[in-house]
Amino acid sequence: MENTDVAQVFAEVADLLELTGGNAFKVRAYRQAAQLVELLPTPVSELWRQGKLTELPAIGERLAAHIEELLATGHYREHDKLLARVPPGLLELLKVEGLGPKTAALAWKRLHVKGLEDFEVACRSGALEKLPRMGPRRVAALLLAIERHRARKGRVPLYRALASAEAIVRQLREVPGVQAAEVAGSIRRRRETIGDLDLLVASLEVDAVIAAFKRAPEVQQLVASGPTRCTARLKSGLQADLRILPPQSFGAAMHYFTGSKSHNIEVRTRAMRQGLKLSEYGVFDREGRRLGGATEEDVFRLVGLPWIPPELREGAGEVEAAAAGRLPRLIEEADLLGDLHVHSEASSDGRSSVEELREEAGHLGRRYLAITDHSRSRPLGLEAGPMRALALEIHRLEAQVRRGPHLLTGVEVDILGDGELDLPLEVLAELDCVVASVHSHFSDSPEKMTRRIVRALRSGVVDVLGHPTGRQLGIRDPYAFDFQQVLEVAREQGVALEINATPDRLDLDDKHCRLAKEAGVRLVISSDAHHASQLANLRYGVWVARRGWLEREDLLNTLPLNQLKRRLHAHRGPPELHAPG
DNA sequence: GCCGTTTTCGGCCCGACTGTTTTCAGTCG
Repeated sequence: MENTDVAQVFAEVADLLELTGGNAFKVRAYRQAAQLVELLPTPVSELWRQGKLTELPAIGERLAAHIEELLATGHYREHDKLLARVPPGLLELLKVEGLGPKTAALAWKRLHVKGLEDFEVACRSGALEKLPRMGPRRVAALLLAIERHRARKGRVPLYRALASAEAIVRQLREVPGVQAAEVAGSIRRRRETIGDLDLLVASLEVDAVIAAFKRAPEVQQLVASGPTRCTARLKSGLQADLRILPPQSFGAAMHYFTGSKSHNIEVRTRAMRQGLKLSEYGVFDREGRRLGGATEEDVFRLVGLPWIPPELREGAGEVEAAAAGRLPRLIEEADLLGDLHVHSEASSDGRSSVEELREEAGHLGRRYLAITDHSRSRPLGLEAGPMRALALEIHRLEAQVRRGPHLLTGVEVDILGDGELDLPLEVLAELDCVVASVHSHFSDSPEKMTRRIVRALRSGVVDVLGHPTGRQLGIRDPYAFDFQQVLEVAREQGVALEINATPDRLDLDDKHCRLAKEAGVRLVISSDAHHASQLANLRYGVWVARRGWLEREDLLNTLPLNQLKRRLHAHRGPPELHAPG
């Protein structure tokens, strides 16, 4: 049982408690525990073995006992009892926007609604409308929300949401009287997928701002509007929340609306203990006197903390680390000196020439670039002969043209079904950078997948494990394997794990990055570009790395070229593949 | 359910908006 499974059970218990009218604070306790476990970098099973579960904030004796029962048997009694009381279909109702536990429970008790279909019937028949505090407008809104819930493909990848959020913000900055306009919310925290847009404006001219928002080409229609905020549905199907605040509150509002929710609760609780009140309007003392809030730095300073980068604000230990002066110095894009996974038109699907790639990488300030085309198992992938010829060509270019980033020879070699590599070891050993990736048999059993990867890592010629979990956002789930074991072997073999920065891969993800760091495994951030224009994608990988608490020292492609080359070759084995001296 | 610089009992973050009401409950972030 993984952390996400435990988190899911706790979140479901929270929902079930709400539906059955359970204690609201108990509900919150379960929610907090679910969130904590979800974000935990260490497996709960390990903490349980060490007897450290109750050392976690939000986990007391009882929740620890529940976790123990879950780990031992896969379920626990309180959860089962609740499930027996509540029709399972009711849980889906809670995912409909504007439909909460009270309304769902009301429909269940009074109209015997057992799921979304029942609920829709109750809406259309007029039965729901007759219940207390219900009315025609509310029912109409719920019907619309049900439609959207069904149509919604879920969250969108960060890069899509970011583009429209930035476009809207640019337009709002042009409105007279607007002193600042920024993107907040999960986009600012650089979460990999986004559910809605949070936009903030500092201005006293509320009407003008809302009018401009309404006119933005991305906006389809306003769905709610008040004196400080309004909500719109965008043409992309996403929802955007716009808040307008006086400039003196802008910093406090940025902090508040950047979240995450659990981060906010931690900071606010901390403020409260110090006799302060923190809201989106500012920081206030007991008498209600304003102490600050124009900038985010104000807010953090007044509660005795250094400024915390948004990517860390997940309530996953960052407040504690900040208080102790132990915040990481997060990796920045400028720290990356090169790109170690790039495809050229020499094989398969690459569409730019080596020269074009080199030129664009130069514009982006990279100092080195590994050309890592596909091996023979991929359609149009290279056999040993052409692979050697490409390496020679790269050496020739490197010697001939001194301008631009240094070119490294390389390959993205397939890890075959049995864990063999797709080219002879002696060919691979001649190359500067060997990225090994799984491209087939994704549905192997976890045991077999683990054996495949481990065998490849032990070949002695692999430098980097490419897109280690194989996921594609919204398309393909990660394949199942024993990540901890792969980490151990990677450390033992000196193999780095890749953060593939292709915006709908982002593989490794932030949590796996943190695990790798803790296991002492180095990482690389690579674009996996198939066209020169995609070399800029590295920034998406940087954001993942930052969310994974990574620092410059945790990555290999922050090293200068000579150190990188030494590092790539130092771990190569077995010894017979090394030339003596 | 958790937790302790007021507490082992009695608190638990705070505010906005909507649709229903005629003062507020439900939902959201």
